[in-house]
Amino acid sequence: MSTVGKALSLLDKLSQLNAEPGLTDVARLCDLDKATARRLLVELEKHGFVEQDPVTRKYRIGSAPVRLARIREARYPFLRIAIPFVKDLAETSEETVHLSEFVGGRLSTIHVEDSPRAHRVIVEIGTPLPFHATASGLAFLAYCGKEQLDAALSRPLEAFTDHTVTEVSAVRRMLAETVERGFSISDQGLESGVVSTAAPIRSPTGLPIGAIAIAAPLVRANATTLHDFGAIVSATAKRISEKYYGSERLAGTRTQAKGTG
Amino acid sequence: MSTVGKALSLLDKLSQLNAEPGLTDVARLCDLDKATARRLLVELEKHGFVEQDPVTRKYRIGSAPVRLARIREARYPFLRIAIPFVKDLAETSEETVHLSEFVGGRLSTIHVEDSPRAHRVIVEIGTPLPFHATASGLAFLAYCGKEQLDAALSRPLEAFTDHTVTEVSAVRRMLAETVERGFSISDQGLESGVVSTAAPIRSPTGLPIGAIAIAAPLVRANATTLHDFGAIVSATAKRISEKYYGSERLAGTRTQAKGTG
DNA sequence: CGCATATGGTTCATATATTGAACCCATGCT
DNA sequence: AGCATGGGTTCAATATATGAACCATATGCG
Repeated sequence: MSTVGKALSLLDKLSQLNAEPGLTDVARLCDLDKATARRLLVELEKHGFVEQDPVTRKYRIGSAPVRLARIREARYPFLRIAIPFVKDLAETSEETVHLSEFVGGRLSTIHVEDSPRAHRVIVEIGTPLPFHATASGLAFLAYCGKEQLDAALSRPLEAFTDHTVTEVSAVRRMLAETVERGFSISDQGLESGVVSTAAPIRSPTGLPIGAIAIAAPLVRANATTLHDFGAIVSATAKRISEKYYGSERLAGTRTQAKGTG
Repeated sequence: MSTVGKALSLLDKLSQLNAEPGLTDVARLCDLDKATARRLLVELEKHGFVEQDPVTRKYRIGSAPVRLARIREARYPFLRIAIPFVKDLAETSEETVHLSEFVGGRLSTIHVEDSPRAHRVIVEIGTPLPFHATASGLAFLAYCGKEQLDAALSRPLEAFTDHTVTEVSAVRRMLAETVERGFSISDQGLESGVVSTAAPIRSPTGLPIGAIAIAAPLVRANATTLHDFGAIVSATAKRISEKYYGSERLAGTRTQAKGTG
């Protein structure tokens, strides 16, 4: 793998941790030599992509991505456009709603609106969503290109619960159903006691760029409500896509506007 | 320079452009061979850090930083904490207020709240702030370590306007004044007709991590208002710092909480 | 139309940056 | 003291990155 690939994977790994790792941890997790890990970390730190805690010497994500993200969002305001819809959906469904985006070959949660109820599903920002075991993943796969699909189904499908569907043929059947219905269903595929419905957010080319999902505790998810959820999640996904791609893009010919500080 | 350094610099360059560059542009801007630029771009794209427009073949910042930024902000919510203060300041001052962060050796604008007035200063997110020519930069330099200071003053100081102070000794005097006052002033250092005051946002170690600044049109900035602005910007900076560093940090020992999709 | 120019993209021998085993140095534990 | 663990460094060996030259396509122009 190229060196920058290693560096970016390191960053990715770092983002998936819920505790700050030390040098040795990083090296182990990324399967790198300590010296290599260090050089990458130092280089990433130089540019603000990682930060080393001066006292604990642990490493964490730096603030450079925040800067880049703001620029990206200023030009391609996916979150800004999508979040109001996610909020609406959370209010009307009274369940946890989350938004994911396909980035670097994986589907990751980028926003969550919690259910107002006490008994609710918790999703954390940054959570990677396995394709075969989540409604979001299925919604994505159902509409993505052959290449992505094969990549997702070629490696062994992990069983996260007793209900996880791990047979490729069964997953393919679920994808066909998803296309038919317009939304996907995951019955406790990732977490026991949690049922979700999701729909893909698609670009004008038809290819999905992410998904929006409603996750409800099993006890509140009978067939009727599930299909109601499916219908609104699918409608919402469509509206997000329309607004995002319909919105006038500032890109290209913008006039220079310098400020001062 | 290391390969990852080049890749990250490329990303940085990309973030500073206001139009999407093609392969040749990227190579030229980053002073790289076309082949090298391409390999870096491909690698960055693989990980979602850049995106290539499928029709124009131009390159732009991808969505990976958005994901990382969300994670970073969930743990170290600098923007979430600071933005309300910035808004307040913009309302009370009735001038444009902007927030910058020191990242990768540069001070960059990460948030802006516009003045409600018709005649106002425009600052764009992502704008890099030259240290010697902006109030934010001076505020930062006045409190940063010797190393950073020397780095900033060692290279030739560009004159952006007729008023830009480009003599190192004069800049040092301004820094001394800044420390004395508790806030910095830039009189048309970057843009003619614009005067700014700024104060550093400092970590508990005393070192600045960024700055907050008020930028006003010259006509509205007499000595009195300027000093009033300086006082409130300095007080605000202090409060942001207290809230940011005082706020309980979730980092370290968080319990795993998986969701579903 | 045909030529010239520009841009996106690729190849492969060469040069250079990356690698990792072994190392040092603290700190903390027994 | 002795040992273990973790952060960080060194330098010869080697894998990786580089760039001049290349191809292909597209756009402009007389």
